[in-house]
Amino acid sequence: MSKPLIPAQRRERIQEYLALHKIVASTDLSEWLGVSEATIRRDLEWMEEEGFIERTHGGAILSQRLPLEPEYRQRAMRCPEEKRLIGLTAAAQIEEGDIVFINSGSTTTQIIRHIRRGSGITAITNNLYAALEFGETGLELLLLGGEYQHKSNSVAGHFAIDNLSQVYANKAFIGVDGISPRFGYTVPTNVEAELMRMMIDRTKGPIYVVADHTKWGVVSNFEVAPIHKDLKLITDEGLDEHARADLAARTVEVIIASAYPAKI
Amino acid sequence: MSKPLIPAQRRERIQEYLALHKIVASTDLSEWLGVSEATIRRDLEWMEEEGFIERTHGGAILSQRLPLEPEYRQRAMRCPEEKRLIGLTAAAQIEEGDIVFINSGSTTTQIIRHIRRGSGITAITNNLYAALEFGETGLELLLLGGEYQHKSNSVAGHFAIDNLSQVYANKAFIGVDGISPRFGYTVPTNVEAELMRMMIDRTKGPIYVVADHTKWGVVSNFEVAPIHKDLKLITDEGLDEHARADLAARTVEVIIASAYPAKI
DNA sequence: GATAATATAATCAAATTTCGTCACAAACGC
DNA sequence: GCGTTTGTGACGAAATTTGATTATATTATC
Repeated sequence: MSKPLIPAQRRERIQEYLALHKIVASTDLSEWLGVSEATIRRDLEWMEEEGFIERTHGGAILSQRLPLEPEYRQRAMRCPEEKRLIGLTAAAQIEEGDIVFINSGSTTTQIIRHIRRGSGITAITNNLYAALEFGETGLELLLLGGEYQHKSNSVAGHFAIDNLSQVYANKAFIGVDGISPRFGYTVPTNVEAELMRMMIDRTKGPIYVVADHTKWGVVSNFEVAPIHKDLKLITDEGLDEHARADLAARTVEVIIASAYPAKI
Repeated sequence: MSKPLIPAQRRERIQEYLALHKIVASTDLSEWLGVSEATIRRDLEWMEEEGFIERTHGGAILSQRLPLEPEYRQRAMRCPEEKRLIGLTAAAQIEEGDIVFINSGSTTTQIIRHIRRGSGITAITNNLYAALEFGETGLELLLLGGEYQHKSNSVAGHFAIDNLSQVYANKAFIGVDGISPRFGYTVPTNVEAELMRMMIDRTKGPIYVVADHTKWGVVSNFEVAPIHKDLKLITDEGLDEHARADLAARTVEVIIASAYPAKI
């Protein structure tokens, strides 16, 4: 299905995985990445020399002392695989002719990355990664204006609200920082929350909240909306049973991003 | 469908891609950009010498240490040294507390790059490179909204016009593609011309046109404004005598960016 | 501790990628 | 205009990576 990764990409995936799980078995990596264990061993050997990891029998563990990375990179590193899958799953909901709202955040950036090119799709977003991602790909990209937010590489503010007041979409993808039964969907800044509420208001069609399972039970600073059946949730299989039951009780449609080869 | 890119554009695209993805396979780039892998390899080789990337088997990886990157892009440009000087000179006109309009283009990008950080300056621009250039630097950056223009990494269109209609600036820096005594200042697209006219209209203070000497005598597609004494010109010492005389006759203030020994 | 089970190391052939060279085309300078 | 320079693709040779196989080492179980 997917074409083989080049060695550097494979090693990067291994690092991402290790950054999250600390420890990994060679057999699992072999299965997951679709290469032989000999290759995995050579990768691990190479990475050990670089000092990133320490090898053990049957796999490797994360080297304890690793240089602390800047904040933005850290965030992008959290649940990279889950976010990638959620992005893939969300992008699959988009059809030719759609006009979609997408906000900022590492998960929604993954959506943007996976949108099929060359079909008459219009994306409206405050996420500036979109500009990097799209070439001249037959996809129309409308960027909102506003004050530049360095931490999220996005814009927000009055310009954005004003731009939004002139358009409608038929689908929306909303990335949030916290999901709580009691406090609903929350994000760290008010300008972003405002913008998201406006996106939700102006969508005539399905609205998807995207968030990996670690967001459950988290409350950030500003509420975007309560949990409600009009907001479908796309998340990963790590979401626990309590959460699923809670959402089911509120008749919220939950889409689990899987399509994942192995469990690891 | 799309015309082939010139090498510099192609490398730019590769850099943009890498800025986002960190790693890329040669085969993917070859497919994406529609050139042979041999060409991709030569691009990567070239970029490696610039120190921007590191090559690996099957592709390349973004060089981790990017702090020393200010030079990386301008090599791919025409008249890099002239543009850099013009950018430097133009940025020197900006004072604390200023609110400045800046449009898109390689020369204006150089202005953005040279603005002193940390002083209460507000930049309002449709040039998305600004977002890449500014970290959290105490400089307020207002990005205009609009349709994304890939070729110039900028936005234009109704959103931008609408955003502009709500603000004023006290200085403006306008990069153009052609200067002609007869046809005035011209640019390739109408949306950009419209936006620039609006910027000029809404500036209560000096307006600077920035353009290297090769733009003289060039006529692009859409006129922004005629040559006029209200539009000061910042250019390089390569501007020939005829041009200077012509401008002097119209009492246009011309600022020559020189102050530099090397001729490259 | 002995033995079985499993992981690692070493080696080699096959596949892939890169390198070096060439010929050709386009752009440039005069 | 013409010659030069630059960029591009193609081809074979060289180098690297990969997976399979076998031998060796480590861990687990009794």
